[in-house]
This record gives sequence, structure tokens and C-alpha cells, in this order.
Amino acid sequence: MVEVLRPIGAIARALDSIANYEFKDLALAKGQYLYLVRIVEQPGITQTELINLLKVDRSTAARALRKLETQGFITRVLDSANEKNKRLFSTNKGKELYTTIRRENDYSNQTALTNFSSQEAQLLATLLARVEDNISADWSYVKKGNKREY
Amino acid sequence: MVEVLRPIGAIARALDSIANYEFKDLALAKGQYLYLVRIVEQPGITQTELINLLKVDRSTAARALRKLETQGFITRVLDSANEKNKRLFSTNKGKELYTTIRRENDYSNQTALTNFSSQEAQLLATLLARVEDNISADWSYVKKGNKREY
DNA sequence: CCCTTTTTGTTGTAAATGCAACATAAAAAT
DNA sequence: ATTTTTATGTTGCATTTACAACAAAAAGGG
Repeated sequence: MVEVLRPIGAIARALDSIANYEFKDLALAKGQYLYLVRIVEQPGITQTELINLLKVDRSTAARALRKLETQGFITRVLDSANEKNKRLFSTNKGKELYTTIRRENDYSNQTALTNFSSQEAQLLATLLARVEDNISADWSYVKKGNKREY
Repeated sequence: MVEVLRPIGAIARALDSIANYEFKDLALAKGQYLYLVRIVEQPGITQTELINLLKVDRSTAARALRKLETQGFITRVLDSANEKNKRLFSTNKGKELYTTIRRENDYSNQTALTNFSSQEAQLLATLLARVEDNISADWSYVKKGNKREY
């Protein structure tokens, strides 16, 4: 079977490092933009839901989110219906950054898709969604401390 | 234009964290497997060439490679034709890990491509190669300290 | 040939990262 | 109803990560 993981890793690293660099003016540290955009888009999302969306480590996310809260970009409120969950909301200050972040992300996305017809871009998106779906279970499984057998 | 960067990021993070977890038995720290496989496959590759292949930060790579050398997995030799370059070679000890790393990477790749026909997999690989090509210049540009205008 | 710029690699420093171990709430089992 | 297990989130600690600033070699310009 042909190899697809290497380019995926290289593309992700390249664009993440560009994004982090370009967001330093916004007082956003490494990784923070990832969380913030999603919280603006999905107000009230729980920490765990966000973690599963982004596929990041629990403890890393906890600290990044606490920092976003300290900086006044988001609030974290205990879910009264389930005291285990923290629901995340962006502040006005957080929402202000959203446009800037999206503009950068969209530009990178456009650059990535240079010379792609919209059909090709759509096809790529569909294939990637299938890949993401295929690996999700393994990620959860390993993150729970289990060992894959192969 | 449809969004492709988010799934790429999520897939990369998920599989990278799985790999790092599964390589702890091999005494390989976070990220090290990336460098080692490439050095085994391309003996004599320079540090900069490797950095451009993987799209990692220079200083991070320097430290990861020094550690691989200290652990006895690779050697770094000054290129006599160009004293600025360090050429990288794997030791026997390093080569021994290669099979194990590849077995894991191949398994993850297979998992990622579950329910893909070989035509679909091939298509995905082609599209990803184009994306990687599209973003490479921006990555180099920004890493050199330049600012993208958009 | 000399001077300037670029390239390659390292190190200081501050911060993010992630595994373990923990605490607490909720869910499941008996 | 009580006990056990699972889910959610935090913290300690050791490590990786990456921007700056640097050093030295090579390349380019005059």
C-alpha cells in the first residue's frame, strides 16, 4: 500500500509552525490558536470534546486552555448538569482574534490547494475525512493506555 | 474552497502521538523516530536536507540528532568537501530499530487507509504530494524570518 | 582579493509537551 | 444502596520545542 503518513506529517508541521509564528503578534503562544478557533465556532463545547476533535493530549490541552482563560480569551464554566465537565466559551476579546486566525488559516489552506480544481479539493477533503475516521479509534485506544497488537 | 488543513493536522497529531508512545520501549524519545528512519534510508544525508524533508525546526533537529548520536543510533561526520555540512549515518544499532519503526509506521498507514482501494490510496498520495509541494516555499520563506503578505 | 551576505549548525532561555499519578464526579455492576 | 469502574480534569516532573542570538564556513559581489 502506498505511503501517505509522511506527507501528512510534513504538511502539518510546516503549516503549524507558520501559523504559530504568524500569531505571535496576537499574544498567542504555540498551539493556542487551534483551541480558540474551535471554541468560537462551537460555544459550550466541553474540554474532552475539544480534545477529541483536535487529537491533542489531555494535560497539554488543560494547560493551554487555562492560559487562554488567564489571558481573557475564553471562560471555562462547570456544567451544572454534569459537574465533571467544563464547558468552554470565548469572550469578546477571544472572538476578536477569530477573524485574524481564520484569515491566516484560510490563506494557508488556499496556498495548500494551489492548482487544485474545486473537484480535486473536494475529493481530497473526502479522502482525508475517511482517513481521520479510520485512525480515530486507534488514537483513543492508545491514549487510554492500551497497546495495539500488530 | 473546501477546508483540508484541519483533518491533516488532526491525523498527524494522532498518529505521531501513537508512534511516540509505541517507541518508548525502544528508548526513542518524542520525535526521534522521524529522523532515524530517514537517515537509515538516505545514508549521508545532511542535516539541512533532513530538516527540509521533515519540515522541522533547525534547533530542534540539532538537539534530537545530537541525542541520537549520544545514544549510539547515528553518527554525524563533517563533510570534508564542505565543512559547514554534517552528514548523517546510522549505526548498526540504529539500523536494528529501523524494522520495528517501519512495522509500526506501516501498520498505522494501513489503518489510515482502511477501506481504500489501491486506486484511492494512490490518488490520495498524489494529491498530498501536490499539497506538500505547494506549501514548501512558504515554509522556507517564513523559517528564514520573512513575513507572508496576505 | 577583500568585503558582504548567505548558509549551516549550535546554544541560551523560556515555554510547551506529555506520561504518571492523582482527585473527584458519574456511571455501571452487584 | 453500596461498591467498583470509568470519565474528566489537574498537577509534578522531566523532556522536547523553538525563537534569538551566535559562530564559522562558503558563496557572491565589487
